[in-house]
Amino acid sequence: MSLAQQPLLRKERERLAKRQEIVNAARQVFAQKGYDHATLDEIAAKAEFAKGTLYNYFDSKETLFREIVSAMLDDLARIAEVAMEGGGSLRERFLRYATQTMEYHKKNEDLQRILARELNRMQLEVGLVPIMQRLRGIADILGSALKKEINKRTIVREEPTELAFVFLGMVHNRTLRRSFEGKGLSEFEPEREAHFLVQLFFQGCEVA
Amino acid sequence: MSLAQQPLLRKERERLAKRQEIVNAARQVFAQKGYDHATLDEIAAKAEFAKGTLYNYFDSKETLFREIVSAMLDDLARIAEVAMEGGGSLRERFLRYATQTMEYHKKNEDLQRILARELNRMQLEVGLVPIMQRLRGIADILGSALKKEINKRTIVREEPTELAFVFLGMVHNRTLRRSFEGKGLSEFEPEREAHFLVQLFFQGCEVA
Amino acid sequence: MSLAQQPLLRKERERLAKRQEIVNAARQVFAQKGYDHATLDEIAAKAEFAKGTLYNYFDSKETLFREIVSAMLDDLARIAEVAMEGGGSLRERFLRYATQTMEYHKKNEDLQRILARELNRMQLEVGLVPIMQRLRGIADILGSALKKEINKRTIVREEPTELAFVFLGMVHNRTLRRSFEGKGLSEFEPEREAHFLVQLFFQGCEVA
Amino acid sequence: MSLAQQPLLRKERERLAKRQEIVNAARQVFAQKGYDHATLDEIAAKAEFAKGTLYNYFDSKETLFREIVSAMLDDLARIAEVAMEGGGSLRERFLRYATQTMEYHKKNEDLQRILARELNRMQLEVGLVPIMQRLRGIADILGSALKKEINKRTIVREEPTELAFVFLGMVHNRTLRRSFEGKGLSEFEPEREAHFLVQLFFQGCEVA
DNA sequence: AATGAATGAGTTTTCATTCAT
DNA sequence: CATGAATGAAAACTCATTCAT
Repeated sequence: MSLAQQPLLRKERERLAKRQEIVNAARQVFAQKGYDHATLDEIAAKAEFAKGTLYNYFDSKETLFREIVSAMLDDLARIAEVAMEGGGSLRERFLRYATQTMEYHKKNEDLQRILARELNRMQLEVGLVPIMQRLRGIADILGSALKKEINKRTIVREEPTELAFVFLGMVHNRTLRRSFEGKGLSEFEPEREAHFLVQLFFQGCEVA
Repeated sequence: MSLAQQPLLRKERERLAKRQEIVNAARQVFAQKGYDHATLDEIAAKAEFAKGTLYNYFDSKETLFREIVSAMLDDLARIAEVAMEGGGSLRERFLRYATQTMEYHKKNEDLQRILARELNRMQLEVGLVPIMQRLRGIADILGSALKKEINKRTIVREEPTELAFVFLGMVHNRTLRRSFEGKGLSEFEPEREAHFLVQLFFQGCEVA
Repeated sequence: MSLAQQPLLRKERERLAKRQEIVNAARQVFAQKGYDHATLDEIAAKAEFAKGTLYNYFDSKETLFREIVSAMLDDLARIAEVAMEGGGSLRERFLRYATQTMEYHKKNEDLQRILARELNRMQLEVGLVPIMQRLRGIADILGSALKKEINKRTIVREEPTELAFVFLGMVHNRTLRRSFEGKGLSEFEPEREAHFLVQLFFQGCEVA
Repeated sequence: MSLAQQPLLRKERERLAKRQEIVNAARQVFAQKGYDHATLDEIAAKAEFAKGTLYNYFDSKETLFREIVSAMLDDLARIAEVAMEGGGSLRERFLRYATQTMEYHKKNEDLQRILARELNRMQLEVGLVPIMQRLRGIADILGSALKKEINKRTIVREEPTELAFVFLGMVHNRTLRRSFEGKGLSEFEPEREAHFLVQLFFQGCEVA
């Protein structure tokens, strides 16, 4: 790395750090107030910038919001990919997926609330793809793992993605409800919960 | 019924009919735009009344919204009660519940979208009770039916309401996703879907 | 009086009685809320008529208000006239005027507040004459009584109406302040107060 | 003063100047139309700002109004204090008070009209204290000066604040009426008027 | 880059007045 | 005459976005 590049890199790094400050502030505010009631004033105050400064980093409130949601969806897709790619039985892989997804929600309770609140805006294109389609992408990842078992006739003959959506829904519901019940997720035990859901789901799917 | 009463009754009926016009218009707009982006202008236009007229029937946008959500929650609770009270095996009763709930969502696609969108406003008190608590009430109805089986050790020992929430979530997710995928529910087959979910859920819950 | 006229007269009397009901209700509401915040809804409710019915008796809110203010100004002018026309010394006549004016305010505390509140609308023409000019008419009545004494050089050479306005102002201020201090006028003693003001005014006006 | 501070001070000064522009515009509009009929549209237009800009300086119409009334009451109280604190006989001090108060009203004709119009809103708390109580504060200042003379038995034994209110009322009435008669105060002569009122009041109060 | 003042379109709500029954 | 539903013109307030400094 040349010395001449260093200052540029530092500047670049600083810029990115500031950008991230804004994103973090926005996440909190969006999670707490929802998209519509979140104000740039509040986000700017929390990020300790002037309101106008936000526009040096983001084109609009919408852009800022999409970036946050998009990053979350990327994370969730990655979790699914990694869990499915790893070794082990199908149950083990789904257990990993469920555990890690719920851990992610526990660690990022605000993000989870954003997604829930903005089912609201589900038609909204995030990046270029509608949120729902992004979720379908995740379901597909789980689905293609299921497909092999379906073909082996060990689990019910259902369209794999549909089946995956059932599981995905169970996982998300589980944390979501806790969050909305107002108690927070501090005592939520992802691993225990994951076991329960995996057991129920796979026993339920077994061919009788 | 005396002749003298007739006009009063007619007036009363007409008033209620108009009120319902407004509610119907509002349901559509709330479902399409969400609470915050729904404007009274649009609701009034759709109901074919002047904006001010809405205020002869409802105190505020909030009131109108709450009435809609509250009525839906009443309906959903009623469906659960009736399904559980009727005779038949536990599976049969859950089948009825699932079928009828999904039929309700199919018939009232807009209402379902409102509930989903306004998980957003879940903390909001509707009537006097937070939405989440109303949902818990429904889960309790299903839960107390499950309790007996749990006691008989034929299904897994889990807290009954928690278990019921799993089922409730499966049912709602099922229609919700279809609705958000944009294809509409016209080809959705509640009975078939209900069978699938009941089978999966109960087989999943069986004590191994 | 012919028999044929009787029913008409009864109808007429009933109509006037209803009209008066409205006026009375309006007085209370205007006094309590002020012109702008008084609503026809509230007036109608207090008068136990439907809102639309008010328009069978008055052309507009404004008309109704003017009638009330105008009647009050008529009363106040009458009090001044009668007090000045009666016999006795100038002091005695002014004492009567002050006593009766303050008694009127005590009896009609709401009216007094209306006048005070709607100094606000003083430019407003009531009937055809601006309120301020009506008050000047009252001052003139007092003034022409003062004029004779001024000519006799027993009291200061000032323009009589101006001098009268000083007294008129003293009298109105006296009750007005009590009313706005929120204690009500129930313990207000017009006669005692009148003596005090008359003494101060006339001693103050004496030629040194 | 450091050079670095200069820009800050200039900004600050400009901000205050703009704020004052708004206050001045509001004073005129409130005086002309009264609180309720004054619109922010009109105030903004007169101040040559957009409507929204007002909200960068004031929280609400109410706040703006209160600031104006409160400042006026501060001024009036200050005038009373200064007049009473200065040397000279009691008459001389009251002469100063009356002259300066009437000069203030002459210079700020709009303010005086606001106070009069909004006797209307007298119950309203301005700052933290009801208007009426603020006026009583002024009367108290005059009253404590009167108290000494009352104790010396040179003027009538009346409660000093009550007596002061009589004088205060005479002074305000004097300018107020002129203003409402529509001729304006351009030819009003505070000093001459003050002499007249002081002479009348003190001669009237002398112990016979 | 950072600032924060200025903007103005958009929204809910109120209420005098009208009018069909 | 009595009713009360319908109307629509205001009006206060919010806030994303722009832009001069």
